[in-house]
Amino acid sequence: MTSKRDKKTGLRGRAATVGLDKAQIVNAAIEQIDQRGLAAFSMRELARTLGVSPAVIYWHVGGRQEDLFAEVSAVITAALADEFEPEQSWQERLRSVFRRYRHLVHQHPKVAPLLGAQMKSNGVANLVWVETVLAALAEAGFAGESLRDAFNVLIGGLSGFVTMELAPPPADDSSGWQQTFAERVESIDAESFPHTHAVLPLISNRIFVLRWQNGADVSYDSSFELLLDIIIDGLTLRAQQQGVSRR
Amino acid sequence: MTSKRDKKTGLRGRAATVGLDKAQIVNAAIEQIDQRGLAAFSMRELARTLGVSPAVIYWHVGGRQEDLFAEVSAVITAALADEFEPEQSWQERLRSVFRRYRHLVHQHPKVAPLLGAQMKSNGVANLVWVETVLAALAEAGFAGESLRDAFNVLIGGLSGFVTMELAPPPADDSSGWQQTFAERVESIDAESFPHTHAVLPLISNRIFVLRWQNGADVSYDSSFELLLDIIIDGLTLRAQQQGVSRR
DNA sequence: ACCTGAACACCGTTCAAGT
DNA sequence: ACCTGAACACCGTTCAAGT
Repeated sequence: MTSKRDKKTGLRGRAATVGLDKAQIVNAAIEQIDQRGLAAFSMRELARTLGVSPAVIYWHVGGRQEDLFAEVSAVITAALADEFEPEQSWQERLRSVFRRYRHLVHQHPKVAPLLGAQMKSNGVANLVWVETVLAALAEAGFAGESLRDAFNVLIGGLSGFVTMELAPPPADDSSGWQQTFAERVESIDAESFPHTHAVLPLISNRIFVLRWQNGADVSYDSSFELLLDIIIDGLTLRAQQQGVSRR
Repeated sequence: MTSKRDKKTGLRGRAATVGLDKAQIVNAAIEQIDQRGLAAFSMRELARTLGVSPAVIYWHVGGRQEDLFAEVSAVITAALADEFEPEQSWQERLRSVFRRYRHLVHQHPKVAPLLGAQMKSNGVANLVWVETVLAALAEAGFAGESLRDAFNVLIGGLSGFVTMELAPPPADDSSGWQQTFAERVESIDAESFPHTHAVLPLISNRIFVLRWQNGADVSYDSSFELLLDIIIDGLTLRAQQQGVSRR
């Protein structure tokens, strides 16, 4: 039965009945990370769910796990290349593109560490994205070293925020870290840490260091919007100063 | 010979001659990460360099690798608890504490992903740090939800920046990714990406997405300082507005 | 209390061989 | 061209047993 020829490909045997390609592998990998998290991801497990020998992943995708992760990042950030309405000001275009970035990562929160904490993934070089940001900044009047700094402020500050926001909790919390930590936060000493204690009900599990759930469970929308406002306003101010100080 | 009693501890046998404790294990782990990187870190390798059975690490440090990583993070960020000169304004105190944070992480750049992309590590809860930031923001006039957002803007934006800055390059770059990527950046098409191409010499390897080395090799000092300026200025402005709009 | 040794259930990656 | 199966050299974690 495996010796019959496949009508589409003309191949014989197992090779014909599998017909896997890179896109399917990458999509299956995303699904697996979405479900079990990055720490639990495994090449062998992926091969198992695809019903295939582990070696085929290496054949299709390249020699290392990092290659697969780079593909995963590329697929998830691909929509950053979508068009913008051209009548928007440079400020509005920047706002849109970084809101869009955050939205995309939020659809796959467990992939966030790949984008934020691995160079081969965050440098997967969505050139359209880079061009969009650089064009907006050039229009604002940035050039030379100040353009470089402005770009890094945007990516470092805003993508960095999203990375922190979605930092994953312990993989298998059988030891009850979340519960233990929650209790520890609730019982912070009023005399040693008066300001912290005073605002405990408002900040508990809702600020970055004293929390046991991440941005997938607790909203950081208003904090992100504030950072976005502050950065865009700050760049607007400095773009003007810069325009004045040059010739 | 192993049956002689140890004079200090009174223990007999191997137990007496080893005398390991948690601090030594954590320090050895930091050293190992500093040298080989986080991706190459291994509990068994750590046990090997300590000349000890793998099980002793679990005995001293807790049941999981994440527990050890949390200890590593705690040791590295411990100096955030150092005192400040009290005559500084809230702005200067915030500047100092985040410059200090960045400085500490830069001394162990390969540990950065632990602080930025793992909740159990970044939430190791240096309470003195949190208190310092909250006290400064309270003095500025922030309260309630705006206090929460201001705190998250600072940690998310600035610690997030440091995480992105120090995102590690591929572990074992035997396939020459760095070289390949560098060439790809150099040959970016002028017609498709005019703004990017125009500033290539200034941005190549020096902005976040189009780079093949991280902040341990290439300085992002001026970009970080700009972000710090923008955030502090933005918070100063909003603290005033907030003071006006309430009662 | 502190440590060893062995065991269990996995990994990532490579490679010859098959169709 | 695409896939299998087996092999190599590792892992993290647990547990009974030793001193």
